[in-house]
Amino acid sequence: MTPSPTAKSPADAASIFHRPARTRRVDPSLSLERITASTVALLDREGAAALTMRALANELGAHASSIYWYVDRREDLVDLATDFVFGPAAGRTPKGDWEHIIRTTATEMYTALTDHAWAAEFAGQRPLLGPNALTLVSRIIRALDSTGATGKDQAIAGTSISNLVLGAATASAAARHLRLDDGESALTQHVIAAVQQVTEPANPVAAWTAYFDEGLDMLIHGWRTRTGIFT
Amino acid sequence: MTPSPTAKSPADAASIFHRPARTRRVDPSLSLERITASTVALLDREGAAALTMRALANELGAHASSIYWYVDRREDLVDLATDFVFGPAAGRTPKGDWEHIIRTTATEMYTALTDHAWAAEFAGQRPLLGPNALTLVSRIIRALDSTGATGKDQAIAGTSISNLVLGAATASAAARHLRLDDGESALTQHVIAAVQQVTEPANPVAAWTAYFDEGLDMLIHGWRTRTGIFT
DNA sequence: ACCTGAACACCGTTCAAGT
DNA sequence: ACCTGAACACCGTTCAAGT
Repeated sequence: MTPSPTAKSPADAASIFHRPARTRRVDPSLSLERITASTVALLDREGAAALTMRALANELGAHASSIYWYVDRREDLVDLATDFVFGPAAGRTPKGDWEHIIRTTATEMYTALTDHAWAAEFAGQRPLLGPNALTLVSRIIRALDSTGATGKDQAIAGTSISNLVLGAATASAAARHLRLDDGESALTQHVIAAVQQVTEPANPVAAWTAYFDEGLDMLIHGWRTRTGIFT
Repeated sequence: MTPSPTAKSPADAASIFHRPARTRRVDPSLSLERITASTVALLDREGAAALTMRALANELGAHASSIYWYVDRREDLVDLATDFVFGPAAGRTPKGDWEHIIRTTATEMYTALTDHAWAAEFAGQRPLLGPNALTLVSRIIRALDSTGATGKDQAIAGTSISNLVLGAATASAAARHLRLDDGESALTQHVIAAVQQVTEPANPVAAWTAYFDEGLDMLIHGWRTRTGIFT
């Protein structure tokens, strides 16, 4: 295991986005792009637990060991697939005032993570550090910067918004995992009773989704109060 | 198959004094409590990936298959261990006004999840629905209820606070996973540069932790504005 | 350069059998 | 009731060998 010549610390090799790309040949049957697309397809179709090297190889019409010519480990596949789902949002460029840009971008991130629940499932194991994720995060930071807030206040808002997105998506993914979105199940009823939220809403998963916007709202309002920015 | 020294001949069964003792074990060597404690110890010591049935069995001085008499599957161990770390917080009863109760409880949940990073790692796969977790969540809901806010506003605040806790803990766990807390690594530097946060803070992981309180602050301020509650 | 096939050292889980 | 031991059907990853 020889570290790349540019690696300054052992941590550098831990992310595929920071390892040098391999040189390509003319007619390889596999490619990082094909592998990424198949990984996403497999995850979307069968969920996080179904991502095995052998299942992916089968999807690609290749042998499991062939995949290792393109990636170093299974985790790389997760990183590639996760960043892939942020692609469409990263490709768009929202116009408007800073608040609109923040709302739009945060919501797009949240939507990507809930449309592909496996991505939220992996979020505790793999940070969202792919190029598309970084594009979205820095878009939010730039919007915050345009308000004239201090660097510290920008950092506070940026991390809090990012944490809210991640937490909402994570909770939604976990709930789906237990089929908590089945409002009729005894487990769901038990949870509802336990938190004494019997009347409203009837379905906690629906609530988590519905209330993401409201949570973002509260966060932005609180930040305005804190910074005194009411543009 | 060597006969043990206590092996009985057929004649022994003729006398009650020589029949084997009652089958119910007075002192079973395993128990859910022991299994839970060992699971937590193993996870704390070696991390989420180290939790295998065989490793746990080794920790317990038993065979892996024995664990299945107490739990149905490996996921049950994760659920038990995760709820266990909420035990101390659930055992305490914070006194004070609603805001203090909410701050204390949310912070205790966040601390439990970051002190045991594996718990945050699993949060996307297993919802936090153990008795201790539900105790803490309903404590927050009750505090919100005491403000006289509508059921909907309570639900919004409750889910948003819970989402912030979960997201902050998840981001922290994922960052640790990539050793992003090594502020010197090129990966960390690259991320900092990418989000154009070069000056402050120097270390994003430290920031996530430090800014949890501030995020909670913003959320509560925003909720006050929304509901008009300024008690 | 790319890909295969076999092999290694693991997994979670089941189940007949023992006590 | 509780625990063992062996077995099954998998895993991720490595590596010599092929093209």
